[in-house]
Amino acid sequence: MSLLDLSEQEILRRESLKEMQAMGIDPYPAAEYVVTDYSTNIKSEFSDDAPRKEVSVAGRIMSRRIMGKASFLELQDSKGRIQVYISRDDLCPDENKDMYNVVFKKLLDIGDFVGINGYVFRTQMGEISVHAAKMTVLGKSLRPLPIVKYKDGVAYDKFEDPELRYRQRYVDLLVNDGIKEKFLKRATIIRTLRSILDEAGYTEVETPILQSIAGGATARPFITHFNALDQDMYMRIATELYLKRLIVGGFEGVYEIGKNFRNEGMDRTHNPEFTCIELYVQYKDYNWMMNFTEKMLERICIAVNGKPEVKVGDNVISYKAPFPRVPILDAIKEKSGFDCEGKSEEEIREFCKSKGMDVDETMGRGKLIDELFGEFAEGSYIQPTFIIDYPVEMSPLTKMHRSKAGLTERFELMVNGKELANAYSELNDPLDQEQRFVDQMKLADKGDDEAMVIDQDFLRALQYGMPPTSGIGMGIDRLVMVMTGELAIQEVLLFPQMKPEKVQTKDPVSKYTALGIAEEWVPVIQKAGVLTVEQMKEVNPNKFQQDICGLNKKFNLGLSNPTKEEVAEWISKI
RNA sequence: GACUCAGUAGCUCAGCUGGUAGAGCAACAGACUCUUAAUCUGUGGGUCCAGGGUUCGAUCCCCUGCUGGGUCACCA
Repeated sequence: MSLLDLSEQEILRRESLKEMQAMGIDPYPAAEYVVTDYSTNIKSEFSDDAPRKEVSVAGRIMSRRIMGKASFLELQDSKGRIQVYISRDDLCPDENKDMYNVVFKKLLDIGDFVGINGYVFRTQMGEISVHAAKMTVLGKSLRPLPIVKYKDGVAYDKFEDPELRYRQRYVDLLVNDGIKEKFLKRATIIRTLRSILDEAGYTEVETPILQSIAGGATARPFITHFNALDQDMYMRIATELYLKRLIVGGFEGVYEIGKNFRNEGMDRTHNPEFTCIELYVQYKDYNWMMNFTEKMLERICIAVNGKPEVKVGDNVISYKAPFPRVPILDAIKEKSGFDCEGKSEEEIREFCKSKGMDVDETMGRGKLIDELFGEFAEGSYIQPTFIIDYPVEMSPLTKMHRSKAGLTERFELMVNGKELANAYSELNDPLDQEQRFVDQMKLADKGDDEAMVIDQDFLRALQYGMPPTSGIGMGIDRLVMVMTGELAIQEVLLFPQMKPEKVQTKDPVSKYTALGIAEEWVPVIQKAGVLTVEQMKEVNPNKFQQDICGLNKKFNLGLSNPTKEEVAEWISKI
């Protein structure tokens, strides 16, 4: 990288780095730096009456207030910030004041890592601080950090451009208050979930992500290629079919927490890769699963928020069990006034059309009912609600209802107007399952590109016999959203999917030297905006010559300027 | 994918009917021994997203593209 590619501030930081090295200070030392205390415990354990406490802390310099021979800096460690007081003569008790005057005041910058040895005290303004006796450079930062300041809860110069925040999450985590806490909460949610399932005696397992049949859900998969077999593979869209194979294999209960991949859109509630938990337990049914789920969510909410409620947008959501159970056809009837019970596919389609909904001939009865629910009911279930007893057409892996014809033992859990979980009494009749797959194929032939394909090995497993089983799948990212009150999935994913950053292509140096251009002029030419020799054809030779000579002068490069004739000759050779 | 809004200094943002740009913070030089959005004085810093077009002249107007936000569609 040429100096010309860097901003003024980046060049200065690199010069400071070199100067430090010239003074014998390693800006990136290898040795362990022993930390005795964190910002948080220093403040919580401080007592004005106690004897002086010596501490060793380390972190990033996040602000500096320099006043001649004394300075304050804010050090940010993994838990928070602590103020450090540096007095020149305490840091440098002998004649040589370089550590303060040169290293600290000139060569260190906001964003650099330092270790501080000293004692804890309270300043005249009342802030608990560390009085520095020794400072160790632990890491130099070469890029200036956005400076976000807070006073009385108001943020100044916020770093809030979503593109920059998501692409450079490390910066977001560093400078914005509360971001790291959000991800600590996410970790708490997953940890609590895992302990609940482990305590219940279920086994955490891992199943293939690369699959030759992407089954277990209706979604478009990502396709990838396996070179050794010269065969396309799919990224999984669900873990369901593999986990049920394990129930066939005799586990009491199995669960997997992992990523699924769906080749669909991206928006505030969808990311192409997202984390799911799926759980399958033998000898249970969907009623048991509802009871288990509502207790689990109540416990998770308390673990994260200290109480079974959380504010999401304008709503306060209560996870206090039990949650209401509403049959889907009742929900549609209540919200739309239309009773699907006993109606034919054609009658339902006509009703949808009369309401101006975008439906077509490829949609079967199940899909139409699903559309009706989405149109009229889904958004209105803010408080956790189990929507139960879905039509068989939209539930190819679900056991038929024990008493209601045409319906299945399935529930979806709605929270804040969105689906959070989906669960069934699992279909374990292998012949019925085969027929359901065949029906799905018919839907696929009709044009439904999300209908399921037949997984023969899964059918073979069912034919060996699967005990009655209840299973559930839950989106962890959405769970985190409704447990922390976030409205965008990007806010609960550390690295949400973004389009790749565009990199400008530059020609290699050799293509320029082939025209008789000296190597040291190449970065200058590229700085002038001519990134490829091809682009040089387009330029006005006189203006171009002035531009690059101007850059030579401006950046003090000390190169000998080419004449107009020489520049014209370069261009003529292209 | 459609519509819509936006892209200006490292960050947050101004910029008048079109005359090649400003502020605060950050940076640099200096003053200051308990400050805390430190303050004070001075200085430097820009491909105004990119490429075309209109014009004597474009950050500004028009077209195309790129990137992002919002809304809708798709997607349980």
